[in-house]
Amino acid sequence: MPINKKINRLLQYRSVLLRLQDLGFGTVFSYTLGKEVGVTAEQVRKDFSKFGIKGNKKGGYNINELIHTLGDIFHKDHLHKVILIGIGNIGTAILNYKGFRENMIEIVAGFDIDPVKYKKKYTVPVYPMEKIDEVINEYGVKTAIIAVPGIAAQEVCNRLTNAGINSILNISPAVLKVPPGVIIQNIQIGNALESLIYQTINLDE
Amino acid sequence: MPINKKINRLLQYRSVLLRLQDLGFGTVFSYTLGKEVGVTAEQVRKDFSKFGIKGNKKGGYNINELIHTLGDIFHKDHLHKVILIGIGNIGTAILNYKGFRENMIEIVAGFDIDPVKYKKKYTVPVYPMEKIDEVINEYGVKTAIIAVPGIAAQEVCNRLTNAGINSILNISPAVLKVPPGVIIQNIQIGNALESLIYQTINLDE
DNA sequence: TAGATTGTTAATCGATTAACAATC
DNA sequence: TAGATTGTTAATCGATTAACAATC
Repeated sequence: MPINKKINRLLQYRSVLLRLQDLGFGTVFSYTLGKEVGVTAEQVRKDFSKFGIKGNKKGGYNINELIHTLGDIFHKDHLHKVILIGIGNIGTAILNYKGFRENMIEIVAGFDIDPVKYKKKYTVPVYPMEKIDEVINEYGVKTAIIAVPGIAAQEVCNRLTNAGINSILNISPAVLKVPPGVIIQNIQIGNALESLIYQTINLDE
Repeated sequence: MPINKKINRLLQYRSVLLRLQDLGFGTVFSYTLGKEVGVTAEQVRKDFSKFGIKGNKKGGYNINELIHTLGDIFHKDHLHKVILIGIGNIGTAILNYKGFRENMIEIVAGFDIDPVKYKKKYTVPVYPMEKIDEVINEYGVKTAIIAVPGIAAQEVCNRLTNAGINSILNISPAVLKVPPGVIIQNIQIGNALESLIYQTINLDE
């Protein structure tokens, strides 16, 4: 149930490594990698150790190998198909985000209740809600992003889980109830901002 | 450095309590509140205990009192002023989000490099980047939201910290470096989605 | 009263950090 | 070689869970 911090760190290592690779570096030390991500070198080595990732004593880690191994762990050998419900401002931002494809994630379709959206030109087709089941079956989609207003989120969520979706990224402010077995991850900007403001006020802690 | 889970839970309790209050409930048990938020009753009581919040043996917690106490903890007696940099799709979604005002957060101004945005009618004025320092000083703003593309985020971040901002909500995909003392909270949708997909693939764990 | 619920102390669990041997 | 870095084991820390007395 607790969102796996280790997984998040590994993903961050990977994204830093891709940047370092781009810059032409061949190897990296745990210390450097940790500094980039904001964790200690021990943390980096420990994380790698858990996944059987080996470096070279004194020589650090080979960046190409490391990216390859992390790619295996995250199954970056094929595209992961995702659907997006709600093509409002946030939904559109997500549709336009280039970073997904680079990381082997593909949004295969968008859905919205507003017919205007079906005609507009997006990078992927946008359909009415009624077509959700069809698309899920056709593409074998397992993961969905909910970007509708809070008030509509639970209904959309039910529809998705009924259609066989087993993991949901919820970007609406609603707290969603899902059947057992369905994984849900919430991104609540309002909550994050309130938490940040609290920390700002109580800087001493 | 680790984002305070306890604070996040307290904020979630508060939001559930506001809903329950709206529905006309007068009291709530730790068990009920926990269920709504997805934690155990013990967790709820422990969290409350840490902040000196008292309930009634057998009678549960008085919702009005609880909301009031949580309001004190989070300083909900006055508006918290925030600025928003980047009025693209995500930025516009944030500008339009009604939930901030309800929770005593006010976005006092937006900023963008695109002059078209200055003329458009938003709920708050949108200015060129050059006006950031002026607005920060005028309103005494301490917290900023960065919603610009990843490539521009670090530069914006530097500008903000130089201008005296001490906490940043970063919604860009960039990993930002900030001077010591500045609190940064990242919301990375791409990362969250990758993490979710990993969990979906490895459902056994 | 009996049963239900709170509030707190103790036990457990997991994650992070420290220490250090291995070795390139 | 000496110094630097990895990889792992042990120690610490903090958060969660369990247990249970208090009591309404």
